[in-house]
Amino acid sequence: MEIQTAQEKFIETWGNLGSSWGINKSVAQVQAFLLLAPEPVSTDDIMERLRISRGNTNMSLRQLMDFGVVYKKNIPGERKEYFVSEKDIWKWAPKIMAVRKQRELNPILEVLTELKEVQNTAQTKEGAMFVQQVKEIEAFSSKVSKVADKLCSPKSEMLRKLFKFFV
Amino acid sequence: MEIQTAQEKFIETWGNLGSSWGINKSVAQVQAFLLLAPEPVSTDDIMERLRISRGNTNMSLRQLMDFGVVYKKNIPGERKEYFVSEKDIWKWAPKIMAVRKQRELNPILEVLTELKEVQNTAQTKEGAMFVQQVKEIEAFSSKVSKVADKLCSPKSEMLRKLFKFFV
DNA sequence: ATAAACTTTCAGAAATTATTGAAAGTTCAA
DNA sequence: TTGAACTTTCAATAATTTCTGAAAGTTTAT
Repeated sequence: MEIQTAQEKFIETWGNLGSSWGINKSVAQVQAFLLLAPEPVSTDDIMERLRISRGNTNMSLRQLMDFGVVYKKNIPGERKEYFVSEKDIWKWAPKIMAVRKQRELNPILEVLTELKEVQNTAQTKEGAMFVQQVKEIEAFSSKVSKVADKLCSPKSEMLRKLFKFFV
Repeated sequence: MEIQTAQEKFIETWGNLGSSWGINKSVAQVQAFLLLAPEPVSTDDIMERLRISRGNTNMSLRQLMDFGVVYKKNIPGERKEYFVSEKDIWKWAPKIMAVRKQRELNPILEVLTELKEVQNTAQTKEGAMFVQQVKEIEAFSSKVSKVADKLCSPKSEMLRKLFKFFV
């Protein structure tokens, strides 16, 4: 297989993976392209290669910078902005997880904590089940949250330890 | 807070969590409703409570049964079908993860394995970066895959061990 | 065999999400 | 201060996903 073809297959596959786990397809594809780029890349390079608009490219790059996995890179003498991605998966994967966890799991944990205070004053079966389920789910989610924080914390060796321990 | 209100808040919150991590909102809400239900529940009960159509209800229940977290429950003397959910989060959470991992991560792993075979015959920088990145991502993903399999395998105590170990 | 009770399907409608591209904004050299 | 080069925004449009509801299918009692 040609490198060119292989790159395209990789980029497409990465886009699909993103889609099914809640990352916008273009965002995932831009990251894939940057991962494979040996040199800093401009907005126009991305537009051309992925055939997406300037707006979409800009938004995708911004999201990746928000995740902290892509940086601006100035090239001396060039007016244009260039971008590079963090290339070490041990660094970028935890960063993406950490941001998503904070954005999408933490708010739910807050609600659960609030709902845990609800009392079954009327002594109904519904009330009993509610109290039990919320307690159970809150406890479980808190543990997941704590594990995620440890695994995703910067320069933590926890991820490597996890792999050593479980594989 | 009234139990009724609290239930609604829980159901809504659960729907939102689902949405942001790739589970259809209705599916997540149906599960939430079933989790809180002390008795088996009919399609009509779900339609009424969540204000969704028969078709949507049926499809959501099917997905939950595919995940293996909801079962049909016959009530003697009743013609209608009733449904109950697995109530133990230590059982249902790993089941959902296992199915999703198989559906959405395994195919990507296959592609990565295939792309790992690509050679940098032209000796370009692009080729070198491609080979390096694919190798790195494949290795990382394989580990994630193996950890996920252990954590999600039925009646495995790995999840509890993980929590003990890391929290 | 019939019909009532119930479940499933699926084409179209609705809602949501992603994308475009042109206009507005910014920066900088001259 | 001007305008060329570049970036960002955002209203409109497109694409995708979800949802509806009526029709078709199935099961069961008589």
